[in-house]
Amino acid sequence: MANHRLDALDRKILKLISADARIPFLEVARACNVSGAAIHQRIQKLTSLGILKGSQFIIDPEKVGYETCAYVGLYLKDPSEFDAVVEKLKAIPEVTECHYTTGGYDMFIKIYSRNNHHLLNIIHDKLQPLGLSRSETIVSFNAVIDRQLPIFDNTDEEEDEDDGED
Amino acid sequence: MANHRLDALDRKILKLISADARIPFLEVARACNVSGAAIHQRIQKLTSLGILKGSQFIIDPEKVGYETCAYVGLYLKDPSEFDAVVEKLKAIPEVTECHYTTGGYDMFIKIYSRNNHHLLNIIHDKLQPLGLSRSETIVSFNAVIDRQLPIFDNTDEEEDEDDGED
DNA sequence: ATTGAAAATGTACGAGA
DNA sequence: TCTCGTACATTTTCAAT
Repeated sequence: MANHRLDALDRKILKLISADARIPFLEVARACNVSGAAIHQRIQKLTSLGILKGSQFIIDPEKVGYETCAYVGLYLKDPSEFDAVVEKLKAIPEVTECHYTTGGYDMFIKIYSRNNHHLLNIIHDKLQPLGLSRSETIVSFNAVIDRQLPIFDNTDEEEDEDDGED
Repeated sequence: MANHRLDALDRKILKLISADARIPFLEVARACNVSGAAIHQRIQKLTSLGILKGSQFIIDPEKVGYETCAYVGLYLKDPSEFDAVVEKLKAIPEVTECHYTTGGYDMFIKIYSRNNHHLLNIIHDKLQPLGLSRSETIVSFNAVIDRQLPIFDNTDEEEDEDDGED
């Protein structure tokens, strides 16, 4: 249910356009030895299947004034308030991710802030009022890897690498 | 040093193209009431300044067979091996982020895996051999927010909101 | 930043395997 | 059903202003 059959052409297309959304489809076509129309239709198909969810230019957060990146694990006073808290988190633009987790935290979020001071303000002024019993902050001093999940040559059929074995 | 002055046009362009990398520049131009060439030049400028770092199509990880997302905090046996470990992490495609942190962990990484079982394999077979003394895994059951940092109307000049104050 | 024009691309349509 | 080839509208890109 989660994954669809992707053939070699699909994967090659995904690999190319996931690395550069502005690449001309005709260039993709030449790299794949098919016509431009074929690429066009494949991309439409991949989009309608929900595999492709749009595109975006990547903006360097530091260059637009966001020098601090942090992950914050949240413990809710009332975990049943989860959905309401998520809605409030959506209204905080600095929160770019929110994960529902178990084990460690009730929820786990990613925050970009201008600096450490700004981060503290966000936590105190915007996060705490949501009904936190506690929070743990992990500040990233440097993102040494930040990339997209690569497209492999086998996406759902074989698991004959050591990765998927028992 | 980290941020450059962005005027209203820059920010409007960034806002539009960060939401859709395939948007025609002429459409951006019409939305901004300037010529297409102006957009073209601005985007070149933003790219050469390093503010724009390319573009990408967004692929739904679940739809290509990656149903588990986890964050793992790593403790290195020998923290001075940091750089070498990062290089080895780069060779693990499932690792999409790596942060240098202090306080909690030596480093903090994001992993996509096919399922929980695959995640354990990655941790045991690929991460442990890097020289970990310990690791803590946070599994995300659901990413309820996942978005890009928005472009605000003031990126570096004013801090007159409550966010950046003392 | 604008204009204008040439080159390249995006997209639709019909045909064929 | 999928791909291709063509045709036309649009966009990209670059000059000079």
